[in-house]
This record gives sequence, C-alpha cells and structure tokens, in this order.
Amino acid sequence: MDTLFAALADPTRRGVVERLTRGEAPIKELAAPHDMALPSFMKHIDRLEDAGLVTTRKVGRQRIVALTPDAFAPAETWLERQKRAWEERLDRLEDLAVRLEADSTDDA
Amino acid sequence: MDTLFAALADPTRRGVVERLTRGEAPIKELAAPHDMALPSFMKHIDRLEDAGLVTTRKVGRQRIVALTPDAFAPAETWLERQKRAWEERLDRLEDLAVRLEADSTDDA
DNA sequence: CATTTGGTTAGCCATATAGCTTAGTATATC
DNA sequence: GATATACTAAGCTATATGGCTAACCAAATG
Repeated sequence: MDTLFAALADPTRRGVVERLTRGEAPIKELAAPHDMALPSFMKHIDRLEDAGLVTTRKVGRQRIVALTPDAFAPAETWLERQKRAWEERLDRLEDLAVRLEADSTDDA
Repeated sequence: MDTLFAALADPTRRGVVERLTRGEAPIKELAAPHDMALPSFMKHIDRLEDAGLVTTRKVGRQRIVALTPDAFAPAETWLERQKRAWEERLDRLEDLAVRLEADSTDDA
C-alpha cells in the first residue's frame, strides 16, 4: 500500500500510467516525453513495478512495459472504504440533528 | 496531487485518516496509538494538512484535527479516469478479437 | 565484423523524509 | 502563583528519493 501510493505521488510516474492505459510500450518510447536521462527514467519504471502497477518483459533488446490488470484496486478500495465510513458518520450526525430538532419542537 | 498521494503513502498517516472518519480529535488523542514522539507525529499532521486531507483549529491549548470534506475526491477521480481508459481499451480489443474471429469463420 | 540502438550497472550528488531530543510557550488546573 | 498539560520550535541524524554521468552489454543493422 505504501509503495502503491508512493508510486502515484510523482507526475512522471502518473504520466507513464496514463500513457499505458492506451497500451503497452517499450521503455524508450515511454521515456520520450519526459525530459530526463534514461537511467533516471528507468528508476521510475522500477518503482512502478515494485508497486505492482506495471509488469515488464524483455523482447529482443527492448523491455516492454504494461499496466497490471486491477492495478489500482487496492488504492481504490481503501479510498472507497474511508469515504463510506466518513459519509455514514455524517448521515448519523444529520439523523441525530433531525431527531433533536423534532424533540425541541415537541416541547413547544 | 503529488502531496495528496504522498500523504497517503505512509501507514501512520493512513491510520490517522481512518481514525478521523469516526470524528475529529485533538492531536494528543490521535497520537496515542502511534508509538512515536509528539514532534515526530506532528510532522505527519502537517503533511496531511498540506495535502488538504485535513484541517486544524486551535481550541484552548489543543489543536483539533478534522477530515476535509471531499478530501479524497482528486485521488479518486484520477484513479477512476485511468481505470475507465484502461477498461475501454480492453473492450475495444475484445471487440476487435470477436470481429476477427467472425471473419475467419465466415471464410470457412 | 563494425556500428547503432536500447537497456543496464555503478556510483555520485542534493534534497526530502521520518525519526529523535531538548527547550520553549501558552492554557488549564491546583 | 506554581505546576501540569498540550503543543511548538529548533536542530540533529540516518535513510530514501530523484536526478546526473560514465561505462558496459546485448541485440539489431549495415
């Protein structure tokens, strides 16, 4: 989870992910839009792979990078759970407020 | 976006967020379950605040921390967009495969 | 077989991160 | 007014991160 969110906390890496939703590609092609030396770029790919967001395979002298199926699932699940917990609490608070309001008008 | 994902890339901070979905709390109380010196813990709160995940206000000598409404929205939106792009591409590929298959059986 | 091309390895540098301690400051509480 | 409480500020350390260059390896290509 740490590595997943950390992998997404960098614009270069998010850019690579966005590119990969349109299909796999070799490293050279992925690197092209990012003004940086190849070894530096490679580290980002490594980090994406460590996070499980991406898989790579060697074809000839090229390394092809592809998005992992359900790559985002753990992150989405966690976020969804938090949002739900938060909204349920707001609902309970609202419910409580409504009931208190009803009580006060009963008194009148 | 960078700071948002980075803020979530740490178990202490995710723990704080999870706790806050059940309601706001002062720093001391939030810090209690995390075995670490207060100043160290404070830095995590600062990082959550910088990411816009959390707001704080001073009440007497306490600092109350609360989850920001729609705190996760940007992260969720980005993830959702990627997932959608990815799935649309898979659909197109499947569609293409089905059509190719149909063509080949037509030939037979 | 010489030369590109696409990665890869190794190692360096600057900054950021996550932790610490020690020493304040401001608000309660006795 | 003295003391305790809840931060807050300053400054230190170790490791991680994001970038670089230089040199190397292996698979094309001429």
